[in-house]
Amino acid sequence: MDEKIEKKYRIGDFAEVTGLSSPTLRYYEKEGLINPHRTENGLRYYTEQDVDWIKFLLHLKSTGMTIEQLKQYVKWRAEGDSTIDKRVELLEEVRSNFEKEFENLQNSWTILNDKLDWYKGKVNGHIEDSESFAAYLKRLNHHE
Amino acid sequence: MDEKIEKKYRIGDFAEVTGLSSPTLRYYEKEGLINPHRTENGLRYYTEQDVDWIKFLLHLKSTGMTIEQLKQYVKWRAEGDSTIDKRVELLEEVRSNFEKEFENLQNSWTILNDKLDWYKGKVNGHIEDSESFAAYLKRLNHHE
DNA sequence: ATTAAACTTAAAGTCAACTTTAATTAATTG
DNA sequence: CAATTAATTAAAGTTGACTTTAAGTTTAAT
Repeated sequence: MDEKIEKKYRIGDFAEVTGLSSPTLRYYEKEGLINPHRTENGLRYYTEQDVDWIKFLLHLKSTGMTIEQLKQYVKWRAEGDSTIDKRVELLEEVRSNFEKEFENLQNSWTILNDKLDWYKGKVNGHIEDSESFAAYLKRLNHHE
Repeated sequence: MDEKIEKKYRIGDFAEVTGLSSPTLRYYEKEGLINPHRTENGLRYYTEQDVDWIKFLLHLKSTGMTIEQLKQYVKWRAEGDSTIDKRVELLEEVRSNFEKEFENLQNSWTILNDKLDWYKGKVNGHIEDSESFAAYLKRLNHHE
């Protein structure tokens, strides 16, 4: 009987591979976002699956999911395949919100670049001293 | 002597055009981010320039600038043209951080989409029940 | 076998960015 | 001109997402 030996991480090592701190991992556990195993003496340990989950969770967090939403997602996941629709619906909502926000971000990035170009135009004389940034934006047709 | 009559906004109207709340505007003022005028009776009023400034400030905030950084920016702006270099440097740093974060966001968005595709593949049978999401990502060459 | 490093817990503390409260005054509307 | 609506202030409260503290236990290294 050969057992597949899976790597086990204690909290400090797991913190290192995930980029989170040990207290954050304990906090996530308290919130129900992750459920590490325990040694017979009560020490946590994490597996490769836990690594995959935390990586995915961090992507979800980046796209704007809150701890509360993640909690709900985990709860549904634990309930099994009957909740796939709900999970998909939640992720689709997150995606939709993210896409709106993403467009705003692109716009803000454009305006930031415009401002830098404007400053540089002022300094090197390619933009008239009298032209306000608002007027400059209007000229470029970059609104809002 | 014809005077150009500029539109004046009281705080409630200004809140409406900027999308901020009145308390937030007072908070920004306390932090030194905006300096409205006052009527003889002490009521704040804001001008079109203030609208432009708040719109720009909100873009800066979107790209990740904190209130503290905005404070610094405003302080430099008040000091005049001699601080243009510093302001440009600050904005360039903000842009650079934003660009890094933006790449992460794009990646997270990809992974979120992959997850939704994976769920849908599971449900409609295009993806084998046995294929984990991690394996699916590996197959797509979408890593991290 | 000792000691240092890493772990355990529950509870309190921090931080940024607002938001709410309370008591008062100004402006607008019927 | 009374009543409603909108403004004023300072100070306290809220929220989400952690972080720190304190007091003890387990593991690893010499």
